[in-house]
Amino acid sequence: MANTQSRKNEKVIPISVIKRLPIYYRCLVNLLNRDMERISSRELAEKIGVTASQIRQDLSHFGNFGQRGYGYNINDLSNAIANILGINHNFTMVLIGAGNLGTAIANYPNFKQRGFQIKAVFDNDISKIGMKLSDCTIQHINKLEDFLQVNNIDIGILTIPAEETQYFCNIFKEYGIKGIWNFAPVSLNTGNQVMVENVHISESLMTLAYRLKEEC
Amino acid sequence: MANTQSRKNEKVIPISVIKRLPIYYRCLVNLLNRDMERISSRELAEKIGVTASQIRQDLSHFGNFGQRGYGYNINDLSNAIANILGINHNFTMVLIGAGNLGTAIANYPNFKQRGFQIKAVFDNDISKIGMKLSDCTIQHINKLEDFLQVNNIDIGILTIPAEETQYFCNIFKEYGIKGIWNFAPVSLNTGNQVMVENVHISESLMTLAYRLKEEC
DNA sequence: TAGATTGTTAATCGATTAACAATC
DNA sequence: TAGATTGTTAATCGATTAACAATC
Repeated sequence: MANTQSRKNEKVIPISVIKRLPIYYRCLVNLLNRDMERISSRELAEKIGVTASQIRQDLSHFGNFGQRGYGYNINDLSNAIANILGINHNFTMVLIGAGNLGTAIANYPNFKQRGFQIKAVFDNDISKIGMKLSDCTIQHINKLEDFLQVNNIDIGILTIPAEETQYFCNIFKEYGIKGIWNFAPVSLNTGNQVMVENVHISESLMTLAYRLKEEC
Repeated sequence: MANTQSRKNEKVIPISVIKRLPIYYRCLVNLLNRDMERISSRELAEKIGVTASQIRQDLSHFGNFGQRGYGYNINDLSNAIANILGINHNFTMVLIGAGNLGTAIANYPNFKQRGFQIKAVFDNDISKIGMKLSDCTIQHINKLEDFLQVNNIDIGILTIPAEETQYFCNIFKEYGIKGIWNFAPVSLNTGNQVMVENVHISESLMTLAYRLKEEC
């Protein structure tokens, strides 16, 4: 009973909490870049637009990172959150679809430095084969299975049309890929063996449209 | 009191409900394309991965779209949801940033046919000025204010580096733009006069990383 | 009519906020 | 020490699920 409060072991963390951690993290990194050292939950909450209570409650799921009367050391807290999230953990990825969206993702500057490495890029467009994208040479999609056979890949990124996603989803599952980062507007059926994280751009626009409808 | 149940007037609709409507809509359009006519809340729920209760509860915020003993007419319901969301309402948009992400968005096939029209594209890269993107000729960013002065624009799309977003956010506000669709990893400060819808790609990847950490 | 399925109310569950003792 | 701020518990709020009368 003594120090129960410092270990929330076993308890499943709500996904709503997890989704706020990257927001805290981004803000803390910003502050760090401006050479700030400490921040209270109240100040951080104000910057982000949540309540101080929520920040303290969220962090308490993982441990005690603050100091009463002082607040949080920004460097320590950002490192702690990075560890919780698995940033710097080194994930290997393959990208399927070297279109504009795939290119944008492959060139996103922060991913590589945070341990997300794209190991190979595939496309079905013959005219793109052999071209460079980020550090990779674009390969024909029919080389994918050979590649997965001999390389240990954690995450598959899908930036292809909706119709083709389920096919690659199945291949990913077959070769033991653990997570799919899906940009196509479909609900993938993975049988829960593979984690799917969706970025549904068009759903986001529709949500905005709803909120604007009265005014436009 | 008589027919109160058919009008949930005045009551604010939770955003969690709104965010599910595009998912229902996409599924219904798929079914429609496969020439299906009717569906029950139970069947729809199964396809999407929610409870039938939730679908009925969600829809009840907006009216009675089903028929007891029958279910929902797919065509009617998808049209109803489109109306609720404001799809086909015709929104005018400007795109700031003609990089890979901006290009991907401008070329997204479904937006135009659903009433989201990009009226102009701006970039600060001289080498891109004059090139075509979708239906637009890319203009230099210093033409933006003149353009907004004489054109009625509903939505500003930001696909530019984080540092520059607040500047354009302010310009948008000044010229009466109602909504910002922001792809940069920042929290924009709009003073709540302008609706902001964020697509935070890197936060999505971090959330996936967390869920994979134990397994990888 | 009998069976099916809605729309809605009530019950449950979970997430957020408030409050405060602990303590730096 | 006195002031500040955490970590945590309890209270509130909101969202989801279950249940069922209404009715097609």
